[in-house]
Amino acid sequence: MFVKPILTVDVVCFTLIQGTLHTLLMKREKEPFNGQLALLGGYIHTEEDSSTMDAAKRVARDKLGLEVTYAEQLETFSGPLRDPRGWSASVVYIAVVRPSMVKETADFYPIGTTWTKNAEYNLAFDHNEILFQAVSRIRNKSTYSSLPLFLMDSTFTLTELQNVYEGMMQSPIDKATFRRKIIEQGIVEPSGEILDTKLHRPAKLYRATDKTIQLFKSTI
Amino acid sequence: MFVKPILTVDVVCFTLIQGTLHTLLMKREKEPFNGQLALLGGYIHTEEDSSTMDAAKRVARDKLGLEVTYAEQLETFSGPLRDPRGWSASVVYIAVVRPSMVKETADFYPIGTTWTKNAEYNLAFDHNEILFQAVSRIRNKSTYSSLPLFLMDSTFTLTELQNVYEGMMQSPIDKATFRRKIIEQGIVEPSGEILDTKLHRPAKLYRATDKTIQLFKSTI
DNA sequence: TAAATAGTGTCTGTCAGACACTATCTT
DNA sequence: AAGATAGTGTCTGACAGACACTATTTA
Repeated sequence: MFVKPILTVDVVCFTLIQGTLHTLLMKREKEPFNGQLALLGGYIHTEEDSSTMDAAKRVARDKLGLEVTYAEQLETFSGPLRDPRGWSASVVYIAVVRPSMVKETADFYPIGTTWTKNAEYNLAFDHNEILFQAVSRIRNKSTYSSLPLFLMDSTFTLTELQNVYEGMMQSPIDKATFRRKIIEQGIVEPSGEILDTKLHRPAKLYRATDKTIQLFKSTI
Repeated sequence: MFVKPILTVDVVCFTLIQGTLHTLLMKREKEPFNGQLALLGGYIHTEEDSSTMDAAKRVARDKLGLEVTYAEQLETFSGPLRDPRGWSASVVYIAVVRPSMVKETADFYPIGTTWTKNAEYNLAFDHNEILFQAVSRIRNKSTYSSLPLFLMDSTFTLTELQNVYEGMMQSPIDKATFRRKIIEQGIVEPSGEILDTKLHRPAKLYRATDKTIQLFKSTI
């Protein structure tokens, strides 16, 4: 029989703060890389986790006290050198949490517009590379993917939704085009309510359709 | 400390036989699932593999005697039930081998046009699900992705290349559109040679460009 | 009416697919 | 010339982005 590699999960946890993409980083409190910033991570608990996705959500819940609203597998990173403790593999998940649920923003670090492979933060393990890939994936998602929906509260105006898309993609979107695409894709529907700011013309409120919620459920 | 999960790699190995997509399946010769068909798989060898990609290529080489020409990570499948031996995770790779290198076609099984989730072959473990995902991925790759190039010999005519694309995608492509797209994407270039069948107008031979070969190298 | 944001109608450049056309070879 | 495949020119419908327009509210 062979030496079993170490298997962990890491979570790249994104949210939007003041319209800017932020990611969660924790200062490590033990070796290796003690004191250095790192992604959220942990071991699989074989007695309680029914999948690596499950483990990732548990890790986020335990260390952060937050339910993630969406998670998807990014990729599995592996090799003999990435962890000094030995040959390891880490299944990495991209997760998003609603800005409105984040109470403590101290551990969220901004992802600049000019994000490059050259590490902005000097992260432990191979987490610079992982974060780079995660940001690329999230930015390159098709312009009108439903991912940004998981950053919204239960109802929202189309203008609010557009702002979130623009925050994620880091590029302005034409209002008319945005609305046409979002509506025709059927990922949102009017809730029937109206948001009246008493300042100008009130906006219709929308919510994610069942179709989109299914996508969410399937990631649980 | 926790019980370490089992970590394996599985390889979904595709090739084209008579214009039809085929995948490699092996009859298992030990428990669990003795005698049943399964994907190619194996354990990580921590002394010799420098990544799970490496392990996947080694597995293909050892069990098949074939160098794969391209491999990419599909996804990691995990859970307590998928392997009766215990909580396991498998990093799954999609690989392709050149048809011209396959001597023994007996272990390659056709992927029908009407491929659905309903298992055509009754595979061991969760390999039905894995194969389904792999076929979906390969079929849904953008129509003009460079993946089919890795099924070609070193030089080829554009008509041959188009046939391979059509075999993978299972749908006819317009000749003029195909040529324009392929050329403008810069993934192939004329080799300068000519293929003369002595039957009709000879065709120019092409080869993959450096750009594409880099993509291949980066997967090693 | 002015200010502000919500929401829409329409033009245009781009591009993939359709398809007919030309080109070059053998017999 | 006929037959066969290689390779190209051109039209068109769909559609994303640009942008100006209308709509609805408060003050």
